[in-house]
This record gives sequence, structure tokens and C-alpha cells, in this order.
Amino acid sequence: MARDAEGQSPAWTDPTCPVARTADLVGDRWSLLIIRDAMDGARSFTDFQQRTGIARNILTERLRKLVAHGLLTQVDAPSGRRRPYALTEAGKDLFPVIVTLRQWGERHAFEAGEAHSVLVDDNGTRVPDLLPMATSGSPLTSDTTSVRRPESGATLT
Amino acid sequence: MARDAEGQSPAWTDPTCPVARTADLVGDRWSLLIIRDAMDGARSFTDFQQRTGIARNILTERLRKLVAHGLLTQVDAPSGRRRPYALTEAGKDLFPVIVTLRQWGERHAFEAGEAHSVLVDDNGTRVPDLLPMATSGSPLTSDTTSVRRPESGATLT
DNA sequence: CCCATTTGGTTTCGTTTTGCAACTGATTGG
DNA sequence: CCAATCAGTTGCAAAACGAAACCAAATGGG
Repeated sequence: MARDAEGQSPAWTDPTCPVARTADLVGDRWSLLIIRDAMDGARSFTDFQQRTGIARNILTERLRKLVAHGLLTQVDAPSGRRRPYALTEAGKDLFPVIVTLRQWGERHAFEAGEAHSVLVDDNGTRVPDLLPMATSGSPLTSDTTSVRRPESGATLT
Repeated sequence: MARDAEGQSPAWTDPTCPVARTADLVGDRWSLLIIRDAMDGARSFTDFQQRTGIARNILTERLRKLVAHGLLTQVDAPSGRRRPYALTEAGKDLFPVIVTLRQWGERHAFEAGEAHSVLVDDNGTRVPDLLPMATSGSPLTSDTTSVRRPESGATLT
């Protein structure tokens, strides 16, 4: 199985689009939930399995993929001890992604009055909504921004 | 086809977690890229097909799902005219998610000097990185926040 | 108005991915 | 030492996906 290169750029998506690159890594049904649970304290195989409900063979595969791509590591422990998973810096850096997914869900995926979990800071205060801003401080939307594609062939200046 | 309830809560993920709810809607290989392209001006079936490279039958299915869940609509046009797709308010509200995915990709999914597209505002200025902040203005990470789960049974106060 | 082309799908079929359950061999805890 | 737990594997069935062929309704040039 997996006869050719394991985890390289799939190439079936625009190779210059950072959204596509990220989606290639975490854009499946489980990876983001695994990251979410890691951020919420999950460390062991069974932690992840129980919290997500993912099938165990798929969990194995996903954990390996996330480790291979440097979002998770297994921390060192004395000989023959089990090695818990932990987020790398790159993994932790997905925090803004998880937060925006959460905030969208809170706004659009629950009925009014339906109970859901809330992300709070050290003081127990709800984390404020994340909103793209121009340098000037004015809010940005998809209508007031655009994607500038790289000139082909340009790599360094 | 589609013999039973079309698009309801899958229930195989924590029903009180907004991240899970959102992932249930857009947590597959294509939906986020479709949303991305819609934000970048894609309107027609072939727009989406050409930009993403998705198989046409799957595209049909995804567009229907996104419409069913209220992220896309087909705008009205005079009798028997083709109805282009457009983002709803809920769909546009995924903008912060797309932006954080993009920014993570820019930071971690490209080699130094490798060309990629950039999101800019009306002035052509790059959109600043999105970072969760406490109300006080101090930056937040997964280490300085926690998820408060709802007390079971509580629906309204 | 006519016909060729394009658009927006649908159908069929083969491949891949996912899920489930049973199983295994280390690890741990009492 | 022994039972339970952990971290996976393995085998198989079900679901999702992809490629290509097909089709009817729009479009558009002459």
C-alpha cells in the first residue's frame, strides 16, 4: 500500500494557494477535531479515540499523518514507556483556525438557546470574535479584499 | 436517491461543540475550497469545477449540500435563465475561517521564498495576521484558554 | 430563426477511503 | 504474577470519490 511518495503535495489543488495547502493537511473530517482535542488536553491514543469517536485504524493513520507533517509529535519518555502526543509549534499555531471555526459554529450552527461549549480565557471571559482588519483598523470582508496571485516564475526577488 | 433525512446533525461528533458542528458542514476536502472560490468571484458550476478540479458529480453534491445548509444560494434570474451561485450571509461569515487557514498555510506550508498568493485589501496592503485576543488586548493561545462545557440539561436560563 | 457549442448537470462503474469488529502484543496496576 | 488497559493491526463490508460518457436545456453567431 501507499506505493508512491507518502505525504507530498497532492497537486490536485492550486499549488500557490495557501488555503489549498492547509486544506490538504487538515481538510478532512477528523484532523481538525484531533487538533481541537489536543488543544483541549488530549494526549493519548484513547483520549483522541474517545473524544472524537473516530475508527481506530483511521485514527492511527491520521495521527501518523499529523506527526509526519509536523503538527503533532510524540514526546520522549524513558525506555519502553508510552509516548503521549503533543502539539508542535506549528500545531499550536492552528489555534486561530480552531477559534474561527468555533465562532462560526456558535453564530450559525446552533438554534437560539441551544447549549454549546464556550472558549474562555484565564479569567473565564469569553474569547472575543476574531475579525479580519485592515492595518487602518477597519473591518475587512470577502467583498473588500482580493487575492493577488504570484507572477509565474517569480520565486525570489 | 438520498432516501432519508438530507442534511441533519451527523451525531457522531460532540453535539455541543461548535467546532464539530462547523467541521460537519465544511470539514471535507472540497467545501472550504468551494467557499474560497466563491469569495474570490466564482459564480457558475464550471467556475467552481475549473478552479478546484473537483469531479463534477461530487461538485453537484457539494453545491447542493452548501445550499441546503444555507452557505450558498442560487440567485434569482428571469425565467429559464441560469442561476449563478452566491454566498449567503452565513457563507460570507466564513471569511475569518478562510483567512486563518490561508495565514497558517503562508506560515507553515511553503518553503522560504516559494511563491504563493496573498490576500490584500482595497489598498493592495496585505491583510494582517489574525490573532485571538482577550478583552484586555493580550494575545491568547491554546495554553491560555479553555473550553467551558454546558451543564447538561441547561437549555435556556 | 437555425444549428453548433457551452453549460449544468446525471449515470455508470471502478477505485479509494472509511468504519466496524475481532485480534494481538506490549504496558500498567494491584 | 495476573488481569486489565493501551496502542495499535488485520480483514472485511459499506460509503465516498473520481473519471468518463451521456444528455437536455441554454446560449450565441450567422
